[in-house]
Amino acid sequence: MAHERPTLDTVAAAAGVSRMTVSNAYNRPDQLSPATRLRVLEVASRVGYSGPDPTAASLRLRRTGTVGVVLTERLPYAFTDPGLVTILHGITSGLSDAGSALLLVPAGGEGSESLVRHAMVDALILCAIAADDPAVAAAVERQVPLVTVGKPRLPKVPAVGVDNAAAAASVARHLLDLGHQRFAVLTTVTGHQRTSSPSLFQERVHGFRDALVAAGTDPSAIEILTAADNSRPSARTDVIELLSRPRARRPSALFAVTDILALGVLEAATDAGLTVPRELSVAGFDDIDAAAASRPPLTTVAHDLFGQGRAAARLALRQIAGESVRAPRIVTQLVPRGSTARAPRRRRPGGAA
Amino acid sequence: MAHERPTLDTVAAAAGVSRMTVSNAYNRPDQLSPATRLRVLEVASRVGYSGPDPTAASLRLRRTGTVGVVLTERLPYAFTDPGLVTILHGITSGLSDAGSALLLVPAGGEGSESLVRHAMVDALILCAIAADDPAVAAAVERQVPLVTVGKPRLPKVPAVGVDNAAAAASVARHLLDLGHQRFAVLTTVTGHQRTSSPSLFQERVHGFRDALVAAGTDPSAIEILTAADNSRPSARTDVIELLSRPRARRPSALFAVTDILALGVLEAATDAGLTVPRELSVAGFDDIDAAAASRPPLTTVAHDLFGQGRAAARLALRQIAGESVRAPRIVTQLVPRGSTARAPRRRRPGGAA
DNA sequence: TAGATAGTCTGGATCGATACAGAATCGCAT
DNA sequence: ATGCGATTCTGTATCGATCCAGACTATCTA
Repeated sequence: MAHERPTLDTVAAAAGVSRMTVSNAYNRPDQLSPATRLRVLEVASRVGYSGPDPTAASLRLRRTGTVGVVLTERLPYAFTDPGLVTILHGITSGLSDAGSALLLVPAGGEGSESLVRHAMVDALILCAIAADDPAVAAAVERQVPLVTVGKPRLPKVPAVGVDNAAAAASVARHLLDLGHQRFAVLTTVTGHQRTSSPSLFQERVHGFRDALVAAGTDPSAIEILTAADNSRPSARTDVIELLSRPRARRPSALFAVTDILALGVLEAATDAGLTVPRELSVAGFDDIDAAAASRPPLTTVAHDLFGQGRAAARLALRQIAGESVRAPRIVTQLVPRGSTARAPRRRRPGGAA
Repeated sequence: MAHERPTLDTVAAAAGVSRMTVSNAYNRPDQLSPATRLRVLEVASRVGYSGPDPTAASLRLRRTGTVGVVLTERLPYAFTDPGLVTILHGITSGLSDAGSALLLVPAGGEGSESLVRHAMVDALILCAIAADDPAVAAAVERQVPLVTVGKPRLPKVPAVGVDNAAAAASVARHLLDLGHQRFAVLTTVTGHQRTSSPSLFQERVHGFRDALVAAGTDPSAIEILTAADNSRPSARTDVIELLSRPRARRPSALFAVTDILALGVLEAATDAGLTVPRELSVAGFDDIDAAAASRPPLTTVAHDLFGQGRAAARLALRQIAGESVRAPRIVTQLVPRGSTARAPRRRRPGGAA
């Protein structure tokens, strides 16, 4: 009897008060006299009681005080992606204002479904998950407030994320304003998304192309290349042929769907003996740290990942509070830098091909 | 009645089975006939029941399946420190093997104590927390399995972390072996640790100095400088005076307690017109990515942060399983690179000063 | 001195699920 | 038909804390 885990009852009995008084001693000091409180706490520590059990309290209160973040793939992977870490940073920041804790839930693995189902949370934030990941279905079934960041887009679920197509269109307009007429787009496959819905890269490609075409560009003047993966070497080897062509058969502007790829293109341009931006304008997407430091500094699209994380957290908290929410508009910002410039004068004006 | 949140009971009544059978339908499919199971699940979805409540289950089972990580300062800060992210990465990796989730608990703020107290976890990992942080006391009082990473060191609590003094001593021996006789140490203040116990930087300084003195070096031949913060610019401005002295009054080897500082020293050496390592040997600590990429590549001490995270996770899991554990030995490894070399020949052999 | 008013404290009901032991059912060989 | 084991299902007790509504004391006011 002495060696059983002490509970409120144990303490109450030992202190000669009711269970509720012990509870109040911990959670509502104003509800009992300081003398009683002191005595209760003293007895508690004497019998080895270490305070109210959080799980039991959560059950009764019907809230956990934590928000779950479901992350792409196996959780460890997330930490190798600086973008995701930044988003996480933002979420954390948004939650800690409200005193909520954050539960990391890995998706994509074997038991990911089960983990989502068993997570003790008041809300879930789905972060860059493939739409067909079983974790998504599990999350929806939980009937808990939901927010998505990036992918997936779910009906009736507020989503935080940039309008990739619109942002890419702004790049297109920037290049058109500079007088460019022949374009290339460098994209890549999304490593860990086997979803059927268009990837964010595809959204960028289409947004870019559609804006050009809408402005009267001949579709045949837009070449689309796909790198093997989102890395500088892949980009470099992938565009070298394109850049080695004679000037008349070569695009004067290239849009890469990520800064990583764009940096690879800069290297390839050097290989091909082209000076950027005089002979080739290059634009990227993401505005990673390296973009501002490259030579020449990269024109790109900035989108505030930290802010997106914060926004997601706030959406979750407001839903928990029972308020109705709408997804905020995340602004993207074209950042013109030295890698784009006026198109070189064409020998003969006129359409391409 | 129809619009109340459905529970196991609701479903059981609607399906005409017992509560336990519904529970089994979700958790132990082998305990009931497929037909019954199907019917139960069908009824469940009809009445809008979304599966067993994780909190209630945890209360009954007396385990949460999650491990808490208490992080230094306000949680958001943690994500700006690449070292911490790496440790987190390791912890995550260790936990996800066992299918455990990870709860991030911010320490250092207002309600940090309360968050630690209310965290629904089976174990806590204290990660780089100041010993006098109230969160530490709260964690100890919870009587839950504990592991610490780095600071603090708690009695009877397994700690993961490197032996900073021993590692620094290995740097000292390396420099002694190269024939150096006059040394400088560049340290800095620990930004967010107002604890009274020696910081890990202090441990490194003392370990380095003690090893030198034990080998017969005159204490007056060891100069200790303190940079304003752990950044390259601070280091650079802080050592420039030292490096500008005439050769006879200048140390031939410098040990910086972090790679960041060491990289700043390399810059300062360039400013002062010194070539490293011919005129000055420089050693750092941590083996961050930039250390191998610097010119010359930095001699430093590698300690596997990812591995430390994994080890901490495993210690936590094993304690939860009821096994007794002892803290593992984390090995540090001196990584000699190009920034250290034999001491320049002295004009006159003899003591310094 | 009676009545109002804070300030303390209490007991039972409740949150939702799971463990356990035993009861009912079924199939199959004798 | 009977016995026996395997399978499937049920009822009760339990996890530990909090809510609720009211009761009991002092203290203060009229």
